Amino acid sequence: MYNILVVDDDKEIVKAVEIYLGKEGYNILKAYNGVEALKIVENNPDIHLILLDVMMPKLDGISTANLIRKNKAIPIIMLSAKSEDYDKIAGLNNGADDYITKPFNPLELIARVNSQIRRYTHLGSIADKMQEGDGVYSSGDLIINDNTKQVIVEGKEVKLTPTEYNILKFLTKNKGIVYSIEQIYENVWEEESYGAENIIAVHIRHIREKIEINPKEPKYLKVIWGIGYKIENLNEKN
Amino acid sequence: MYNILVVDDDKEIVKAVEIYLGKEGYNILKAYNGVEALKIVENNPDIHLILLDVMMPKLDGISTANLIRKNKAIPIIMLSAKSEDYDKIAGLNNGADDYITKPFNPLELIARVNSQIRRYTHLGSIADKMQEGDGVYSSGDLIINDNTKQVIVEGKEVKLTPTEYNILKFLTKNKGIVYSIEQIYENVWEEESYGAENIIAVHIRHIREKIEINPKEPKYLKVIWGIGYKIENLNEKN
DNA sequence: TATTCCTTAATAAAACATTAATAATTTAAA
DNA sequence: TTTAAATTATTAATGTTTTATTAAGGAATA
Repeated sequence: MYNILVVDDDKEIVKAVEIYLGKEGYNILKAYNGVEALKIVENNPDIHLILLDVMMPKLDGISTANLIRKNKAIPIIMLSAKSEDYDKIAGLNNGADDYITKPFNPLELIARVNSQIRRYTHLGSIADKMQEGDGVYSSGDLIINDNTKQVIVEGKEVKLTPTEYNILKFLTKNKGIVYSIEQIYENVWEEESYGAENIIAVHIRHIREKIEINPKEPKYLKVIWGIGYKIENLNEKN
Repeated sequence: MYNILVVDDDKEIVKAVEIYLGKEGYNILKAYNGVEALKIVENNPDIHLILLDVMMPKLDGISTANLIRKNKAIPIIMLSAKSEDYDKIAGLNNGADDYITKPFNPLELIARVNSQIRRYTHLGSIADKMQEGDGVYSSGDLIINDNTKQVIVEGKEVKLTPTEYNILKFLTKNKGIVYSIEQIYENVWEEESYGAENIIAVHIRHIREKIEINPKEPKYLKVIWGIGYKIENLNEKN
C-alpha cells in the first residue's frame, strides 16, 4: 500500500484526487497549504509521492517542493491551474518529477501517479542492470536495449512494432538532434524518400501513444515545427 | 488435500470453477469480493492457492492481491474478463503468479492450477538441487540440465527431440536476447541458413506444445514480431 | 522394419505497414 | 487580431508481411 500526500488549498480538488487515487488502491494524506505539507512530511517517514499545487497561500508549491527536496527524495508531481507552457513551468522547478495542468483528466492523473510510483519503487534496479553503451540507449527514463529489443519507459516495458522500434532507436541514439521526415525515412528504411510525410506521422503517433503518458504533450518525442522530430535529451541534468 | 480459494463476484463462475477443480480433488473455499477474500485468508492458515477475479466491487483483484501478498506467499492466479494483452495486465500486477483470461478453457484452468500447486509444493527442492552453471540453464521455472539432457518445466519433466532440445538450450542459455530465424538456424545446425523460416516455425511450435501451458500465449518462448524469438528472462525478479 | 524425428509444403491467422481523407495546430502575412 | 497557408496529427481502411498451424512424405535411428 502506497501513501500519497495531496496538497492543494482547494478542498474540492483534494477530495476529487482522493477519490480517484483511492480507487486505485492508494492511501491518501491531505494538506491544504505548504506549511501543513511540510509538517506531515516531517512526521510521516513513509510517504511515497506528493501531489503539490503551485499556487497556494503561505508557502507556494515550488518553494515547498524545494524545501522537501532538501531532506528527502520523494517524487513530486506539481499541479497548476494555468495551462501554461508545460516545459517552462517544469523547467523553473528543479524539485518536481512531473507536472499536471488543471483541469486534469483523471486517467492522466492516475497514469502519471502510477508512473512515478513505479519509477520510485522499481526503476533503480532496472536502470542499474542496463549500462549505456553495449547497444543500450536512453533519455531520462526511456531506455532502449537493442540486445533484448526491449523498450522501458518509467520502469514499464512497452511493446513496439519493428518500424516503430527502428524509428525510436534511431532518434534515441541521436537524442537531442532534430531530423527531418526525409532524414528519418532514409535512415530507417535505408532507401530514398518520396512522399514519406504521412507515413512517418502515423508511426510517430503510434510511438507516442505507447511511450508518452499524454501523447498531445509529449515529453520524449517532440516535434520541431517546420523542421522535424527529435528525442529530447533528458539525461545530463546539472 | 489442497485448499483453493476462488474469488469472483459472478457466482456462476465460482460454481463452475468449483466443479472443475473439485473433480481434480481440490477443496474449494469461496468468496464474492476482495474484502471477503481477505477475511477468509486471515482465518484460514492453510490455503494453497488463490484464484482472483480482477474486476470486483468494493476491492478489486489487483489491490486484494497486493494486500494478501504483504503477509503471505500464497500463489495467486488472476482471472480477467477482457482478453486484453496478457503481458500488459500481468505486468501491472507484481502480486500474481499467473493469469487466465475469461472465458477460460477448463483444461487450461486445471493445467495452470496444477502447475502452481506443483511449483509451490515441490519446486523449492528441485531448484535447490540444480545450480546455474555446470551446464544448467534456467528461466523462471524452466530448467535445462545439459548434463542429464533433462528439461523440467514447473516441476515436471518434459521430453524434447534432439533438435527441439538444441533450439531451447541455445535460447535459454542466452535468455532475454532476441535471435532471428537465421541466427537460430546457424547456431543450432552449424551451417548456412537458406529458406529456414518454416522449419524453425515448426520446431518452435512443437517446443511450445511441450513447455507451455497455452502455446498461443507463450510464457517462455516468445516471438518478437519481425525480429525473431527469445526465451523470456524470468529470473532476476526484484 | 518399425518408430521416431525432421523437413517440406500449403494454408490460415495474426501483426504490421501503408495509404488516403480529414482535422487540428502553428506560423506568418494581411 | 484575423485569416490563410503550411505543417503536423488523427483515424480508419486496405494491403502486405510475418508467423502459426496442420498434415504428409522422407530420413534417420533403434
